[in-house]
Amino acid sequence: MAENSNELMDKLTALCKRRGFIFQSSEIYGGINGFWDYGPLGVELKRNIKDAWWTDIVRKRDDMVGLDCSIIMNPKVWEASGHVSGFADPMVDCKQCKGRFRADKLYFFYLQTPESSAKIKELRQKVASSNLPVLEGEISVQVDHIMRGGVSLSWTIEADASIEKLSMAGDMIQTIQSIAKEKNVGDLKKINLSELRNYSSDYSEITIEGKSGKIYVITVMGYKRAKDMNPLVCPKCLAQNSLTEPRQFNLMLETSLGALQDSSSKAYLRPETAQGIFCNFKNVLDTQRIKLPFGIAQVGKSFRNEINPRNYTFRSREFEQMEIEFFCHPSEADKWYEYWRDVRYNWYITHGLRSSKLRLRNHEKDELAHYARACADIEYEFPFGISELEGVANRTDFDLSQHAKFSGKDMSYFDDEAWEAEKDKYTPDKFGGDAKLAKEAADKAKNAMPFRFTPFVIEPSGGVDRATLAFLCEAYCEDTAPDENGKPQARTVMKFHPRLAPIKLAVFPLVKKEGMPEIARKIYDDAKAAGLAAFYDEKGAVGRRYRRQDEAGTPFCVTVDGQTIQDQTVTIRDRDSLKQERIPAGQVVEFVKKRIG
RNA sequence: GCGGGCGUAAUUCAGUGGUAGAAUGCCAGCUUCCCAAGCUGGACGUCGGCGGUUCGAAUCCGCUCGCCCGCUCCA
Repeated sequence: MAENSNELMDKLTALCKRRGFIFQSSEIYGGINGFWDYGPLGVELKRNIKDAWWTDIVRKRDDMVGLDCSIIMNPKVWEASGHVSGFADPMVDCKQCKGRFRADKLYFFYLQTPESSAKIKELRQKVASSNLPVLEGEISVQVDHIMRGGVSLSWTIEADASIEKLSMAGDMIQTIQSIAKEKNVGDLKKINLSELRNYSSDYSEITIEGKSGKIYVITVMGYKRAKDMNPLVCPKCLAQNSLTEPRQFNLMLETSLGALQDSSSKAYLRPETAQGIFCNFKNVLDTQRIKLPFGIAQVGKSFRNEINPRNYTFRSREFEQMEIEFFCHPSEADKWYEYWRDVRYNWYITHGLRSSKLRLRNHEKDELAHYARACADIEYEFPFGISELEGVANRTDFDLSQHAKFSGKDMSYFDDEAWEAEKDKYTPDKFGGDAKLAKEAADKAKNAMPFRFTPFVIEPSGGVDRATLAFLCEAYCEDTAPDENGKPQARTVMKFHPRLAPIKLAVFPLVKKEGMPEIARKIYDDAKAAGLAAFYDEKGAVGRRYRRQDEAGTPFCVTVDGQTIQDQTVTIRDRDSLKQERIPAGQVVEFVKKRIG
């Protein structure tokens, strides 16, 4: 599987280079890590994906509008969004094994008897006095979940203040159980680690009562707490006290504005297009006569200073996003979240990603970012692994509230219609004829739910380059087609959905004589005039020309032959089935247009 | 960021100190009435880059850049 996958990626990258889909950026200078260029075929494919998205998301709907924001924004935007402070990963290195870990995803587990080390007692006291939650009760270890969450676990058993056994996450269940047996703890109840993780960023403990009545405590500590423990164990190599202090890696790409480069000139290349949308929420609302629920769509470049770009174009430092921010009433957010998740998932299937390779993964509660109430990833099974194409999140009113707070501008929405329907409840006669009282009550009601509120946001955020790569992977196909002697020969074909294919139509004269080139040329010109991406080729054997188009993923090839001269019909060949059908030359453009959607 | 592998024509690769190679592709022409491997001819390489060793480096050494794999990472 792994070997085949690599082989497939190698073949695909070679084809992309050879046929002009994707080139390495600055190739003649040795390239640059994390940046890629799209060649003539690649740019058509990518543009078709963006156009299909824009058409389906904006043009065909009446609850969506578009936007195109600047890449560089006032740096305060990124303070409000949390990217300047939060878009950074504290990393811890192990001096022993050179392993690198995210400090905020490291957890240290200690099993202790209540009378064990003073340090833990001290910590527990601190926790008690600081009102931090102390978790007690059910314990279950869901190893799959831990691994998928990318959490590194260090399982340290501390009994009588001396280390007896260490183990990694994969062995945790067995370890806990064997230790429990050894220590005569008896049957361990289940530890629910998804619950644990909510607490373990700081400190939590679970109490287990053994058969003998002896009490054992499992302590879970995040790095911040655990760093004072002795020993502190590397989760990978289990070396003691070998971890460095955390270092910050900020993923924001910086630049500077103006001639002088000092701290006041610092600016950032946006890491997502979303913030431009939030900043323009009021502008759109005030100028478009649009009402909730509605969404704003944007396609554009974003930049992240990835520590380690990998997997061809999948994780690039410069990439393009297709983002929607859909604003709705908080009470309807759940409904719209599910709606968009399904719409976006199905969009990929409609455009040719097989559902067997596409999956929708709902995030566990503990996996959610602090601002999100729900999140689902639309994932594709790439040859190098299952990875995210698009994320759909319910971001609540977090973003608008943040910008309201940081900018001092009102970001609330007033529902005129709802108020119109309700305002009769606040007429003076409802308040014993007291107009003043009625107005006060009306003003109070008006400026609160359900009439005035900060909208919730549903964000479907997709990667254009990731989608392009997925469509490329999905399209790549090796099958067999008969040669001129009817013998099956290997054929490489890119089976793009016709709507996405870079070239829609190729036109050939069967032979380069007897007036065929002229007729073919005319069909080609008509196709170009009609806006179809078409290609004309009269050189060499027709079979070779078909095969070339197969590699480019052209869905239809029209051939002018001897019969055309008699009755003005041509053959049109289907890329996937290789079947040909005769149609009048004048209907070629219409035929293709009908099939590319 | 660590470890491993690799970098020679557009692509896939051979070439282990002595004149830069093959196949495919590409171009021109011929042939060809329908699916690449028929014929003839042709173009194409600062051997990733820089430095060192050597009479001489694609080949050995150092550094560097890039790609791939594993780990790590992916608010």
